[in-house]
Amino acid sequence: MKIAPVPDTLRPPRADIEAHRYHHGALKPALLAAAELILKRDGIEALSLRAAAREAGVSHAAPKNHFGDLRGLLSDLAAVGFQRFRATMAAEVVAHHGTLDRLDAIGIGYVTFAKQNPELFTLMFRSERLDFGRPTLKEANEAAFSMLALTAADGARSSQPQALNIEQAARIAAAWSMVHGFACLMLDGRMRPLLDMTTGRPDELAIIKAIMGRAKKT
Amino acid sequence: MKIAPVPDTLRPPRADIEAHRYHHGALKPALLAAAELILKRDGIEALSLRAAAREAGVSHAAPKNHFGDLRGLLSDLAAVGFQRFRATMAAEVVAHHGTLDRLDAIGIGYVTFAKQNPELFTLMFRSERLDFGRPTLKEANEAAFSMLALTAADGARSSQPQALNIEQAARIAAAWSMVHGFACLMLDGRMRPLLDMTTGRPDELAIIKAIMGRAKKT
DNA sequence: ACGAATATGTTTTCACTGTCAACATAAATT
DNA sequence: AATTTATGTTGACAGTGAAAACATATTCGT
Repeated sequence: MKIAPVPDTLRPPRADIEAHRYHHGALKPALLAAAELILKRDGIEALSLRAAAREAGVSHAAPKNHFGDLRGLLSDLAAVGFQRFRATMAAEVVAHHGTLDRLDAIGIGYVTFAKQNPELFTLMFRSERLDFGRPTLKEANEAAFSMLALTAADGARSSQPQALNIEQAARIAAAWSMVHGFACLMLDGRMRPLLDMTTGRPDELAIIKAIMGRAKKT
Repeated sequence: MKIAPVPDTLRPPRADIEAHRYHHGALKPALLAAAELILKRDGIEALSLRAAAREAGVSHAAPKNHFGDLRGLLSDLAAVGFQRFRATMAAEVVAHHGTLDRLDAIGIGYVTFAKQNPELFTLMFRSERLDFGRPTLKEANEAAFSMLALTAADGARSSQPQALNIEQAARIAAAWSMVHGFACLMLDGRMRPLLDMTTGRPDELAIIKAIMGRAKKT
C-alpha cells in the first residue's frame, strides 16, 4: 500500500542533509549577520548587496525582498548598531551607578562602543549612505540619543525642555561633541601619536577617563 | 611662394574655435575642479572617475594618467581640502590675534572651514577611501595638523615634546575632540534640534564661541 | 634640427555592482 | 481546496573601476 509522501512544508529541516530549501526561513537576520561579518572582515567598501547574498548562500537578488536596496540594508545594519550602542551606554550607567555622573558614564559607554564596534560605529555616522526615514533606523537612532539627550537636559534642570539658554546649550553641545569627536578621531587613528608621546602609554579609555576626571574638578 | 605652416605647438589656443586638442594642457587641475564641483553638486556618492572625466570633457580613462585610481583622485582632492583647511585656521588666528587664545582661534577656524566646505570636510575624514601614504595628501594633512599640534603642545609648556603626562594629553585630546566632534555632528545635522530649542535661535558658530567663552572662565 | 623616449589621451574590454522584470515556489488566507 | 501573498531565483541592463593596446603630443639628448 502506498504511503502518502510527507509534504515538504511539514518535514523538519535536516541539518545532516543540508538541503537547499527554496525558502530560507530566516533570511533577513541571516543577511544582516552576513553583512556585519563582511563589514568587519573586508570593510565597508566591500559590503554590497551581492556580497551579502553570497555570504548567506542565496541568490544575488534575494536581499531585495527584505531591504529594497543597498541603502536599506545598510540602514537596517546601522539600526542594529544603534540598538547595541544604546545597550552599551545603558550598561555603563548601571556599572558606575553611584560612583560616576550619569553623563560621564554615558560618555564612557559611547567610546567603549566605538572601540568595540569600530566598523559599525563608522557606518552609523556615514549618513550619506543611510536612510534615517526608515522606521527601523529612525527608532533605533532616537532611542539611543534620547538617552543622551534626557541625561544632558537633566543637567539643565529645565521643567519645559524646549527652552534652553545659550549657556545650557553650550554645555550640552560641548559634552556630546567631545565624546563623539574623541570616538571619531580614535577610530581614524589620529589619537595614536598623542598616546605614544604620553608617559605610561595610556590607551584611549584611560584618556577619556582622565578627561572626565579633569572636568569634574571644575 | 609657399609659407611654412605654423606648427600646432606654437599656435596659441583659440577659444573661439574651441577645437578639441588631443592634449588638454592642464587636465589635472581641471579634473580636480570638476571633481569638487560634482562633490558639491551631486554628493560624494556620485563622484566617480568617469563622472569627473565627463565633467572635464575628456575620455573616461584619462584620469588614470594623473591619479592612478579613484582613491588617488579622492586623495588629491582631500589634499586640496587640507590646504584650504590650514589656510582657514591660519586666517582665524590672525583675525583674532590679541583678542583670543590661539587654540580658540584655531577651533573657530576648524568649525568655520567645516561649515563653508561641508562636502570637502566630510571627504577629508572618510579615511577608508583615502590614501594617506600619498605624498600630496600626507603633506597637506601634516601641515594642517602640525599647526594644531604645535599650538596645543605649546600649552603643555614642555621643552621636549615627546614627553607629556596624562593630564596634558587629556587637555589636548579634549580640546581637539570637542572641536572635531562639533564639526562632525553639525554636518550630520545632529546639532539642529539643540539649536532649535535654544532661545535666540543661535547658529553653530555662536554655540562654538559660547563654548570657548565657557572654557575660559575656568 | 632631428629622432627617440616619454607623457598624455583614447578606445576597447572585462569583471563587478545595483536594480529591475519575469518567473518559481512556499506560506498564508479564505 | 483555491487564491492570494510572501519569499527566492534567473536573466538582463546600464554604470563603474581597472587594465591593455593604441594614438598623439611633448621633451630631451644629440
